[in-house]
Amino acid sequence: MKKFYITTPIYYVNARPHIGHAYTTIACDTMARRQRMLGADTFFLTGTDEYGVHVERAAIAAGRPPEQWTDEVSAAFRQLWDRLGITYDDFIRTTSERHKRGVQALWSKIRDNGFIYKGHYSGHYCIYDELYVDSAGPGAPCPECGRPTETVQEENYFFRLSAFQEKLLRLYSEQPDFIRPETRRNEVVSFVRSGLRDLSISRSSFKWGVPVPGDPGHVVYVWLDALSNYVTALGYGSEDPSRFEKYWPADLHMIGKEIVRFHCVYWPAFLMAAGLPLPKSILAHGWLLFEENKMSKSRGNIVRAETILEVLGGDALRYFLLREIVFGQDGSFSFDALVQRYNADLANGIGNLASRTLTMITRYFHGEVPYPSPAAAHQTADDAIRKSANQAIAEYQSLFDQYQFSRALELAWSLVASVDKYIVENEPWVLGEEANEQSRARLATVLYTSAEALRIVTALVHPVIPQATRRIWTQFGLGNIGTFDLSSLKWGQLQLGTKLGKVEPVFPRADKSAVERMQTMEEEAPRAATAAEAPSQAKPSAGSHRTPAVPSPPSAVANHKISIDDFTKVEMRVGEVKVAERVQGADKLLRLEVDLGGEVRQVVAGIAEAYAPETLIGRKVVIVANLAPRKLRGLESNGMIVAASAEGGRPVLASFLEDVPLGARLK
RNA sequence: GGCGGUGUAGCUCAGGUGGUUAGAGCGACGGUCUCAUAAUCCGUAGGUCGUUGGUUCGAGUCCAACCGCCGCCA
Repeated sequence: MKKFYITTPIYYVNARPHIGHAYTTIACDTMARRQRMLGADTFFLTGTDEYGVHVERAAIAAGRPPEQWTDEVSAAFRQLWDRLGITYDDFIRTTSERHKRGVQALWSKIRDNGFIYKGHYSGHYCIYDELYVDSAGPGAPCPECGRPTETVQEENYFFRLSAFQEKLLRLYSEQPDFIRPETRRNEVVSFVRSGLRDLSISRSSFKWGVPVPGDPGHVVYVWLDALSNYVTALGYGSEDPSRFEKYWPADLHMIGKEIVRFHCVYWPAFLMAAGLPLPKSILAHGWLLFEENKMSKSRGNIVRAETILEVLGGDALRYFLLREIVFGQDGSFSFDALVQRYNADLANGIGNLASRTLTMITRYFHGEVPYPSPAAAHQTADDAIRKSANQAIAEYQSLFDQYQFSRALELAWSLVASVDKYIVENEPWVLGEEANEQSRARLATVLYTSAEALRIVTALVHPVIPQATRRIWTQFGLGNIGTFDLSSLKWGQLQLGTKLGKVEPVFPRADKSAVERMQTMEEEAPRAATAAEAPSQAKPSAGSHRTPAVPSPPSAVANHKISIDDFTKVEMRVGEVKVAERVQGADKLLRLEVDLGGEVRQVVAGIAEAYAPETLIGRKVVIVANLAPRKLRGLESNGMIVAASAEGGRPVLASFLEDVPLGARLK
């Protein structure tokens, strides 16, 4: 039996999951489902990347031990995948014991093979990005974040990456499909050609990581640690390597374009050094942009998958991402486009075709699939449908194998359209009114032909829209679509007399308010506010589908006393304004970047009428640090700046007369 | 700066090796049917194919320069 091992990247737990993560995971899930339907012994891995100084810092900022923080965020990822119906076979956490053992085994193997040595690094280092910066001059800005680097001199372990330059170049040329799409391959090749230097693979400046075997003062560099998950999850380095032996090497590592270098250069080099087989293929997709902009935490334009899930369902999100975006290129997400696709293709397309076809079979043939009458009732239009269906099966397969999801779906939907047209041209409802035998035979043929084409489309697109197709399959009376053998799919398998189930719509049409509902949910779900901008009237609670008809009761009651516990729930910290600028299109808002001592936050505050942005830079302010993020004018505000506001007067920022360290808590 | 990519209808995209009036889907507009989820189906409008110059009998398709956007350069 053919095996198929596919992986997502493991997601970094310094932020909550959003549709960017969902995009990668959905694409993998679709591939995995398809391979299973084709009969491959499939193993689908995802997980979370939990070590590194960023995570340590995020945990400290959240006032929690890193173990607790990573448990929470990792669980959030897992929960989202479960809600989206992701069929992962394993979920690896880099903080797990099995991973640690595997990483250490891999390290030892590479070391024993002579590719690790201890050396010194002196130069410039960005502690925020764990990045060595070689550009000249002390304090040179970090290319990632722009913060000044620190001059360091430290003892590290190094990986002899330079020894693999020729081998890697040979790999890329002998296996042109190793990296896809081609543009990424070109980048990697030119990178490697320009020369490889040895790679520092340990850190001693922080503790949150896998200890280096034999030298616990060092932890394993986060990328060596993270990449290893693809083998440690299979039991590499454990007592039971049977899964490793069965599934390794991976058939496909699916990744985002930002991590191409790690996967296409470092990872194969590590594996070569350890004497392990290399993955067969690495596929990089593009970024999901939100209305033309990169989705990022600091921009505050992140869209959560949950919102779409609640309003339109998981299939809608899956279909949109795979149909709308050319895989490999950047794609744009917007609620308008999502609803448009949903209505045009899902509700009016496959949903309506299923509804009309199955309803007519129910009505005219008492819910039993009629047999296409031979001879007299047979026409060339029927043949045309049969032919295009058979052709679609073959072409769909080939497009999917090339990861051309959008074109594969386009193809499937052109079959839907031609069946709709076929139905209109053959007017089965007219035939149904005529009581003669000839019309009856013709009706049977038309409905069989339509139903059979629908069945084929349903089977083809099941990996993409699993829930709806499962329901259509059931309505067809065909049982469990999950066990259907896709490799056998061909015209004519629909049996005479198949008893239909209850027919009901699978994709109810969405009206225009769906867009608004999703936007509102996104803006309100992460509830947070800046002092001066905080609306005094309570807004409807988030997470609910409907806007409540009755206004919410006033949230504050006069003279209400709170306990000390209530007060300590509010985490106020001292921060320094690093960046202040006006928010375009808003008179009152300023966008601030505030340094809380170890973490820089974006805060949007309604103080533009009271303070000129340039006067705020360098000023110490008080930030409510544990407010849920909130979006204002499309920007995410991660906290609230504390100000006194007299009735009708301008807000006045709280500040200190004495000097205070950044990050100090107010209590 | 070096290397690479990209720019085609309002939107998302097709357009091997240059060859009649540049295509599809969606959206918009008009019409039609009634089995179906105000769905389907038919029709209409919309593009100096980033700009300029060149090669050619002929260029969206080849070449050059320029403009815009993007990626990689540890």
